[in-house]
Amino acid sequence: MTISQEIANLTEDSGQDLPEENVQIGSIQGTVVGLRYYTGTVNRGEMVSLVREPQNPYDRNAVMVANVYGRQVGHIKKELAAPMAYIMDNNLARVEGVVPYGETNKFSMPVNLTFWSKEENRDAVHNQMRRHGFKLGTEFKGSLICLFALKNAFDKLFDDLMEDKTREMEPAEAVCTALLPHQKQALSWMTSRENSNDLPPFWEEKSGLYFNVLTNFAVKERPEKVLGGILADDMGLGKTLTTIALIVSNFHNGKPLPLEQNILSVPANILVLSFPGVVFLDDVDFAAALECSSSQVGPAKKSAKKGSGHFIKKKNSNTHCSRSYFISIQDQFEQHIRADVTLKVYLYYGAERKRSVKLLSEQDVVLTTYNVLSSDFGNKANSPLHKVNWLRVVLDEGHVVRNPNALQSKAVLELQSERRWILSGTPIQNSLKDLYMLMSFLKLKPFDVKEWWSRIIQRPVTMGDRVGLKNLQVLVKGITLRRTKNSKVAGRMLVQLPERRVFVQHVTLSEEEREEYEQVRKEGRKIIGRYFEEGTIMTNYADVLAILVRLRQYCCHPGLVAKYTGADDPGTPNELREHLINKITLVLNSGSDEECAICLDSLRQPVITYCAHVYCRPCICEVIRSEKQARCPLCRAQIKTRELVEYPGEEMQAGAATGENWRSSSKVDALMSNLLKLRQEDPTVKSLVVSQFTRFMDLIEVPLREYGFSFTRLDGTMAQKTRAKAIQDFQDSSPGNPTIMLLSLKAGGVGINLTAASHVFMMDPAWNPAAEDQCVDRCHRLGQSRDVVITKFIVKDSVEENMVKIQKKKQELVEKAFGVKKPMDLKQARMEEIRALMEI
DNA sequence: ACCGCCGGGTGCC
DNA sequence: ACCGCCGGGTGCC
Repeated sequence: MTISQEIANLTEDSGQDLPEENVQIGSIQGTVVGLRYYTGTVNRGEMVSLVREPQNPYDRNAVMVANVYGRQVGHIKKELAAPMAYIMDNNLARVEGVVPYGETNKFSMPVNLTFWSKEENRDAVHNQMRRHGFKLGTEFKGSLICLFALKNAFDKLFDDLMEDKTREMEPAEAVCTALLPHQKQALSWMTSRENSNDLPPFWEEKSGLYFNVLTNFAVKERPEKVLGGILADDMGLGKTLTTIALIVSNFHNGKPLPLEQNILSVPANILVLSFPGVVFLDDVDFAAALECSSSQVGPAKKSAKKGSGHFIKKKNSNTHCSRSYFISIQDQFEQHIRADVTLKVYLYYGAERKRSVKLLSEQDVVLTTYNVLSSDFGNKANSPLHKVNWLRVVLDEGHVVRNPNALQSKAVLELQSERRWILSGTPIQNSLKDLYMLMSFLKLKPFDVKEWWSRIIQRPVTMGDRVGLKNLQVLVKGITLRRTKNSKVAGRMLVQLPERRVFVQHVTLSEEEREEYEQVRKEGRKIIGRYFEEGTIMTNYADVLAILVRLRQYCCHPGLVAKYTGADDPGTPNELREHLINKITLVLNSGSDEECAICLDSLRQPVITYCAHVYCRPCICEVIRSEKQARCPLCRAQIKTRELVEYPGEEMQAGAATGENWRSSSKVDALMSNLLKLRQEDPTVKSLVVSQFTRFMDLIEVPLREYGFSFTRLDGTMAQKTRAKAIQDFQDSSPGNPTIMLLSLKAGGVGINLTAASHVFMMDPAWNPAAEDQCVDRCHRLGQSRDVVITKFIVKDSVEENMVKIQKKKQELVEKAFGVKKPMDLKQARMEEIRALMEI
């Protein structure tokens, strides 16, 4: 995701009041009057909210002032309220207040008002104020950080929130599955979140008062505890098991579920909300998540259920997916809880569900879906789930409720519960707004109210305010536990995966290949050397890339190399267009995973400029819009929006010679001898053969067929269905199924599971080492039972060796983190890379 | 509110 | 005095 998209997502909102997309257009000091008539108080520096009160019988312009807890403090003095009412009613601006001093005054107090709006409303707001004799000031402060650092920090927000959360807790005896260390840690943390008496984040006790350090709000009464939080572990770390362990280990009054049969005098029930839309059986990741890392899913569902027995037996065609989900959750309870323990589990689902508050209250665990909940909630009077005071509500796959305006979100927010949990593998999918919904659910005051969330967290963060970011970090840290498969516990991996060994196999070109290669290299060096001399390396970047691609292709197979279409001089506009399309196609198909020099992320909607540089369309359009005389960020040539040429899409390329005149290459030979040897040693071993060049994959198919290998293929051009079929075939270990998959480096999302493979052959080095790692992760992941062997073919004395050196350098750079790159630095880095590659 | 403002009482020095 | 001034009553919107 690009930064611009990230920011767009951060600021996007569905509602009318969009403080995040607004800028501060002015400020003024006003007066709050009528303090003595209201109970609401404020502290020095406390934020207040301003609420229009059009029905006020004394003044239809009335603007009420309320503190963070929503208690009325007073009114804005009427002279000022008059223009403010107009501005607020017409949505010309949002007005926010902070009381700078005078907080103990009896009758009135000052309030600093800031006006936030879209730039286009600036004049209207200023004029309206001026008409009433007020002049808005326009001096603002703020310590901002740059977008790169913001994005970086944002990306890291949920990284490894496990420090200080390494204390382990043994589950109750009722749990019969052994918990892994990281699951015991989660259990300990969750239990302490439920039982602790700590103040919620940002609250401090000061001389008998409770003080919110962000809003400066203080109360005598201890703020309500926030019991629960967000368990945001990666898929597959056993969130479900941990939650079941929590349910029985911290059952009631901080005591575990007793072993002996008993009737609980106090209903200690739990509502687990599930995500019904998941196509459970088809979603491998989800299945893996449910599997829990320590044990397998029982193959058959036991039909005799303990407890209430109110299970829906009727098959409902439309509910298959939810049912399989429930069955698996139910299985989990059965599987992880000792058979001699009685736990009443009720499935509140289906048309025949019993809408009895009494029945529900008597259960230990009630399972339902977001749909059922919101459909009950829609018929206001008849929502039994909303009439129960739950001990605990758990939102499974909690990130699915993130639009606070959706009915199901409202239904979730209205649930009464003592403790609240959100389970999610992706806590912030795209934006901070998602997090607002979660805060709302957790009742983490004052962030459960949109205004305070926006003012204190969302807007400051999106505007790059350091303090806002810090607050967000503290907030998330306080209530979230997240580990990834790569997290370490006391220096050991969280999840012990089989080993992963990397071998580099050096390939020596045949004399003939070497000769061809050297000739191309000499030519290339000459051209690039000239560009360096002329200082035009960047204006001819696409040509340079073309030369490099040709060299890399020679390393793989001479048949890959397309006819040279390099630096010919284009004449007519049509020829120029065609020329540019050739270039962008080349850049994108080069497998170099080109970054957009503006957002520094992978190219989205790639376009090429007349000066032959490729950017994301949104990024470069933004640049053109924001500058009068727009220039290319890489070469400073003048650019125009209408001169951007789009990438025409995957084009059928001239097929490589796969027919009669097929010939092998040193690299292909090396691969084949490996594959044959493997097959001889163990015919069940499966391999991934990875390349960045789909045409190389075409070429490799020939000897695979020749030697009678059964193989399948996965590349970016394949339709979703074909891909799924390819994966399924490959993963199936029955005889006759493919043992080799030809895989294009960037094919598919991260979710693809290819654990059937235990060998990976990287046919050509990638620019981006992370891409290689991700590719390997598709088989080296949960479910892999064998050690994974990775073989990287590198042609000796070639551009490939130089690429590996650059890879290493890049890796070091990444590890230093926060390597804030600017387009110009990037350019410099690119030039150095080219020098290194061509040995100039 | 130890203010401002209102409106009634009042009226040389 | 159709004023000024005094001092009591009063007080958000």
